[in-house]
This record gives sequence, C-alpha cells and structure tokens, in this order.
Amino acid sequence: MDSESEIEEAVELLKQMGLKEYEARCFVALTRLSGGTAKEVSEVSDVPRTRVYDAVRVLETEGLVEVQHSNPRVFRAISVGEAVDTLLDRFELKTEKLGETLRGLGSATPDEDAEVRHEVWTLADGRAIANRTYRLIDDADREVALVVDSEAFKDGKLVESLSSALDRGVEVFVGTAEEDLRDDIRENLPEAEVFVSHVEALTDPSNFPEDDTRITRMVLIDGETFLVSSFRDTGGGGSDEHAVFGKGFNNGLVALMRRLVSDSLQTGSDD
Amino acid sequence: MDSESEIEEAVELLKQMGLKEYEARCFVALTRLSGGTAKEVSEVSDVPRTRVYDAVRVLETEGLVEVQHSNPRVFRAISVGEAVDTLLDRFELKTEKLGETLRGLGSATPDEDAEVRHEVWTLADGRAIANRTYRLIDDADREVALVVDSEAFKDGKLVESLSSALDRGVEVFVGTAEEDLRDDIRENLPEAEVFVSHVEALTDPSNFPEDDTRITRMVLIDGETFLVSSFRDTGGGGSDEHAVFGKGFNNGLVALMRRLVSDSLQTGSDD
DNA sequence: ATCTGTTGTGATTAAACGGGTTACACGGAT
DNA sequence: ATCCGTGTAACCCGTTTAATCACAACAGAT
Repeated sequence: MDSESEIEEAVELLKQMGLKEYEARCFVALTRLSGGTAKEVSEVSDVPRTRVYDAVRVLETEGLVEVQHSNPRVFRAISVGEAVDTLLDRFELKTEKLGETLRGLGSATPDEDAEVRHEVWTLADGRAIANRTYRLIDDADREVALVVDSEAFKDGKLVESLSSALDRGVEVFVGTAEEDLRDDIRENLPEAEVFVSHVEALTDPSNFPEDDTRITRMVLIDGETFLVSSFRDTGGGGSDEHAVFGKGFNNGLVALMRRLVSDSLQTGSDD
Repeated sequence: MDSESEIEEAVELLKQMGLKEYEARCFVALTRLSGGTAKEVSEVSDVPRTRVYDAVRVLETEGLVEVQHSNPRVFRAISVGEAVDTLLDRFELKTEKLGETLRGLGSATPDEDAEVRHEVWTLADGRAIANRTYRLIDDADREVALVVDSEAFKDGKLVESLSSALDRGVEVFVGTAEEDLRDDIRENLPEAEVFVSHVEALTDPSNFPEDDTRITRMVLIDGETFLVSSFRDTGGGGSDEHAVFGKGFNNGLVALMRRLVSDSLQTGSDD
C-alpha cells in the first residue's frame, strides 16, 4: 500500500491551508473511515488518542467534521467535495475582505517623486509572473510583442488577454520557436501577426543544449516595458521560475528588447 | 486615523493565508507605500529594519513583492488585484490537488526546493558604470564578450583591463558597429577576437533613428554575468547614463545575453 | 585620503507554539 | 467494589518566530 505518501501529501496540503498537523491527520483519517471513534481515528492517523478530541473539536468549529455526541463519541468527516468547496469559499471570502481592506488603507507614503525613469524589478513565482503578464498586456496602449514557449501559451487567460487587446485595437505580434504552436496561435488569435526569426530562436532550448535555463516568455509592451521570464528545472520538484521586468524609455534593456523585436519584425515578418 | 485596526485586520488575514507576522506587516506596509526601502518599510510596519530583508525575501519568492536591486534596495508590492489573484490561484490549485488526492489513492509525491538566487542591479552615473565594467572584466575567469561604441572604448582603463585579462588567459571577444573603431581595437588588443554580426548591430544608432537611447556597452562575463549600459542625451546638459547589471546562471536575462553572444560568435566570428 | 551614517548579513536570545506524553477523573460493565 | 474505555487537562520539550545585537560593506561628506 503506497497510500502513505498520498496521505502525507494530503496532510501537507491541509496544513498549508491553515490546519495543524493533528487536525490534518485526523481529517484525512476520517475521510478514509466512513466515521469513527477517537480510538479508531487515533489508530488510523497516528495521532495520540487523547489529542484527537482537541483536533476534532477544531475541525468541528470549522465545519469539516460532524460529531455524534454518544458515548463513545463518533466523528465523521463531511464529503471531500463539500470540504473542498468549504475551504475554497472561506478562502475566497478572506481574499475579498483582504482586497477591500488593503484598498481602503490610506497610502502612508511619506513623500515621493512619482516619476520613475528607469527601473528594473525582479519577480519570482510562476503564478505571479503569469498574472503580471496579463496585466501588462491589459494595460498596453499600442502594441504587444510576445515570444512564448508552448508551456506559457497553454494558459487560457493569456489568449484571453491578447484577444481583448486586439479588440481594443492594439497591435499584437506573437513569435514562437515551435512549429505546431504557431498554428495553434493562428487559430486562436486570427488577428494577431505571427512571426518567426532570430528572437524566438533564442528561446528554443534545442539551440542551446548545454543551457538548462529555459526562456519561457519575452514580452515588450508599447516599446517601453518588457518582461523576460525564465525557468529552470531544479532536480527535486522545486520549480524555479524568475522574471525580470523593466520599464522606462531610456532603460538600456528596454532599448535592447525594442531592437531585438523590431529587428525580428523587419526581417522575419510573417513566415 | 483609525486605519490602525484596518491594518491589524489585513495582517491577520494575511497570516491566516500562510504569511508570518513580519511578512504580513511588511506586505501591508508596501501596499501602503508605493514602494520603499527597508528603512521606510520598517518605519511604517514596525518590523525591525534588519528583519525586513528576510521577510521581503520570502514575499519575493512567493511572488508578492518585486525587488529592485539597487542600493539601497527598493521593494514594491504587486498590486492588490494581482496579489488577491495570485493567492486565490494558488489556493485553488491546492484544493484541486487535495480533492484528487483525497478521492483517489494513487501516485507518489516528492518534495522541494534547492534554491538559487538571481540578481539584477541598476546603476547610474557614467563613472560608476565604467568602474563596474572594469571590475567585472578583472574578475573574469574564462571569457569576456564585449560590445562597445566608440565613446566607451576611448577609456584607457578599459583597454588596460582587457589586456590584463588576455594575459591571464581569458578569452576576449570584442564587437562593435563602427568601422574605424574595429581597427583601433585590433591595434590596441591584437590578441582579442574582433567580431561583427547582429548583436552589435543592435547598438548602432543609425539602425534605429527614431530611438534616442544609445546602447553604449554590452558585456557578458563567463556566461553568467552581464552588463548593459545606455545613454540618453537629455535636452538640458544633464547626461543620463544608466546600466543594468545582472548575474546568476538561472537569471533569464543572463541566459538571453548568453544566447545573443553565442549566436553572434557562431555566425559572425571574425570578419 | 579619513570619517560618519546607512545598509545589509549573521548570530544570538527569548518567547510562543505545537507536537507528544502523562496523570487523572468519570461512567458504565462485570 | 474493581476494571476498562472514555474524555479532560496539565505538562514537557523541540522547533519556530519574534526581537535584539554585533559587525562588515558601502556611500557620501569632509
């Protein structure tokens, strides 16, 4: 029975969602059992029996477990579907409230010059980078140039952002090194220009076999904001995605990106 | 000002979403500030300044904060909208996985993270940039690839650094877009390889007449450190020179530079 | 150059928390 | 009564986290 590791994963996830170890273990045990007493739960979960009561009490107040007040007490977990929904709902509420609260805070900015001529920022975490990409595209005024690998293009939201940009009248150029991905793009974004030339060759891993850092995205917005994200598969499951993100017309890197892209469009245009 | 309790609430929510106290306080502070240094964050958040760095580092890896690697460092929170989206996305992923795991009893799971840090710095002021360039070249172990315009090459110290690198046995590649400068280089650095191909075309202003930002230097050291400097002639006598400078093998920009240069050397080699 | 205040890192201390154990009181069954 | 399973509560101890301190690197001023 290899369910050991599965159990651990579930416990880990539950802990990340705010449960304590005992609570998580008890909950997992209770979903495996159809229901059970403290003793049974203890045996299945390896939580000391005397602590099952505390753990379950918490789970009860969180609405994840039902209690039958008999003697001995019998506990039962709500269904997995319900549990997932409940957790998600609760979290959504929290994020909403957080959003409101944060927005409502007066800006404590001491005093600043708003004008930023030259900035380069780094950003980690794949999701955050993806979100930033959408937002950049959403804020584009005139032009979006984008080079992606298949991984990055799979994301539905990206296509969505791009087509809404097209609807706004923004010019969209998309490049990729992957043959079949180009057809995908043409199909999903008929109005966008698909191009191919040296820029996206830079993102093709097969051109650089000894280099284990993949370039997953290159974006240039209105010729004055860029984002380059890269990805490296670190041995263990740890994904290591980073982005560098810069803006300002006089930023050298922005200029560089501008030239790379303009080069590419001149030379390669449509394929 | 009753924002006190509001702040408390936001912090509390963030903690419930998995952040530590310091992390939460720093994040809230950063959303109130448009951006700030460790000192400013410390003042607003009441987190000891020396601990702000750690907290922000975590926030960065979670994708909630962007870091500008200048000196002093400047931190900036991603927008509230992005933050909420990111947190929600992440949580959704977890619930999905949890649902699967709990329902089925199938596959295994490893665990994570080996960590490699990347950095990107910005640097202003021509002299500081020049000095940094020398230092980078002086520290090179194997290889220096350099693209310059005439302005930057005039500097005697640059030639000095380069020849001492050559003496150390470091391979030196120099590219430039300017015809007569190439002869200069061959004369002064007979041992260096002078090349010409697309990379330095990017620095040729005549290729980009509408773009008033000149790229004055591009340096790549040992394939893992780069520097790009640019220059813009601001109307009033103010010279406006900036550089972006990054290192770390897993840094996407470094990878990009690496590829640009390797491309160039393959295609163009010596003229 | 030297001096001075600031910035970033690392080590260290102290308190809080959570996991694990033990003591014990209660109630029903024998 | 005694015995056993149940439920409560107190405690111990290792880990984590908040908080402080010492210090090297650096920038800017003199």
